[in-house]
Amino acid sequence: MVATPKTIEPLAVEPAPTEMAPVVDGGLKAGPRGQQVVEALRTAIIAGRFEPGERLIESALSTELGTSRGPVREALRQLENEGLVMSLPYRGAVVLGVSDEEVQHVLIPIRLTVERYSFAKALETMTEDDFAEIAKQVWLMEQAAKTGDLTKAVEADLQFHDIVISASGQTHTLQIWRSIWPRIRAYFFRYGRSSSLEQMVEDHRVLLAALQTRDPKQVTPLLERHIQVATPPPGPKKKDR
Amino acid sequence: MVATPKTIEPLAVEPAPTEMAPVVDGGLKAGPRGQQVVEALRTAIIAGRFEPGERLIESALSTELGTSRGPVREALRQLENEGLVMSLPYRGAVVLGVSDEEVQHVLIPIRLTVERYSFAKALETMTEDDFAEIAKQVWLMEQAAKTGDLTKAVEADLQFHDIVISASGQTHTLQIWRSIWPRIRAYFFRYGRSSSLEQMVEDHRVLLAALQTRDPKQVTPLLERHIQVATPPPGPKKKDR
DNA sequence: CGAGTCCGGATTGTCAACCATTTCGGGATT
DNA sequence: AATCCCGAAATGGTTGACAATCCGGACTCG
Repeated sequence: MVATPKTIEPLAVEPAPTEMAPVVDGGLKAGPRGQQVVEALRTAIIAGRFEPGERLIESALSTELGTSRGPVREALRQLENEGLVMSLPYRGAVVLGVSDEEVQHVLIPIRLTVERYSFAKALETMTEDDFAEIAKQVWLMEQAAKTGDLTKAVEADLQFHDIVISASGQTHTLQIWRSIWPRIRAYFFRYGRSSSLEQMVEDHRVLLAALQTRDPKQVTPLLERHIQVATPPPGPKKKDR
Repeated sequence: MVATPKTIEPLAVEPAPTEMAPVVDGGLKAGPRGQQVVEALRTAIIAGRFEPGERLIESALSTELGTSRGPVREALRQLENEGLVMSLPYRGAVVLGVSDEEVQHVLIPIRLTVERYSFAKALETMTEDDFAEIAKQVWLMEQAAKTGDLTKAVEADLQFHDIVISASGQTHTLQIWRSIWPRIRAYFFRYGRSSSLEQMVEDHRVLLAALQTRDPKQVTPLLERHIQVATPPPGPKKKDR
């Protein structure tokens, strides 16, 4: 086993003094150190910079990221909740994989349940501002698609759904969605995408239009189709650890 | 506002030196301090010793439980993942409630998805030891029912399902189930039970028998019925915070 | 030669004390 | 009455040190 010199970016330190406080910011880069650690690790895992089964050592990560062990521990707990990592007492954390089976039989169905309910619920409460915010994400997604920037497109995808589900105002539903999504994302990043970026943009454009009609009969079928396309025929059997 | 002298038990300290190491223990009371804190708080919240909306202060809890803030912080993160608590940056953690709506439209359906898959999957892999362990839980449940000990009965209920789902060997499925269950349990503890303890015992006895046939056609319908009875007509609308 | 035992390094879990950062409520000011 | 400001309360983060545990390898003993 060769020592793999995994280098995670050491976390920006500069306070960016000329930055004004964003009122309705997209919500990036902000918050306590711990959150930044979470994002750094999540990105690294989803991008495949850690193999499933690989151990994550607190001290190593903390020195690498330039923080103390505290934030790293919290981040690992968070990632555990997002299903990207599993940790056992005194044994530490290992990166998890996702199997075809669980994606198809559990994760996707749960996503369906969550989003079907949230979208229907959100129809009653969404404001024009919400629609605007969503439109912004669709636009960002278009731009990303044009330049073939998969990461940016997926980020906009995430925001699109997050906004709607947040608008539904259902605490647990939102929390569950946020714990499900990273696994699905990791799965597709690892084992190939299903449809094209163009299709993805089109899906969301249509979905936004449907939302604006505030008619569940319009929205639900589109939503279901959109989510289900993410179910390719069972490729190579990939295991968890 | 009167200072509420909430007293959580200060966590047992004695190492119990005469205790022999259990080979196939039920797995209770063990593990790091943090886990004990989790259980103490989870029990307290589910038992209703904290009202939804109530704040949980790290320093207060740590002195009350006789540990430092570290384990308490970890415990709060864990409870957040179990949906019993929500915390915002620099604002701390507040106890969450569960609405009828989310239970019926989201939590129960997810539980159905998870357990239907797990049980079917477990049929292929369960050993005689597994069945024995389940039978033990059924027996414990019977005893608890006889003495009207609701807490013990629910604990056995939990173990029953946990064993089967563990046996299915699906990492994410198990993890999701463990994050869903506490909310459902809290909901029923707060807003009344549905069926009797006797019914509950009978359900599980029948379920065990079905499992032993290893026939999905037998198990699935029983399981679905068992889970769905947990859906009473929408009682008083209870909100989250 | 294989099984059990022991040991020490590596890593996680916990503690304590301390400071930085942020929130929030209330009072003083205008 | 609205605003600004301040300080208390709490959380977030740091450091350094230990304790508890796991794991792999060397060692012993049948």
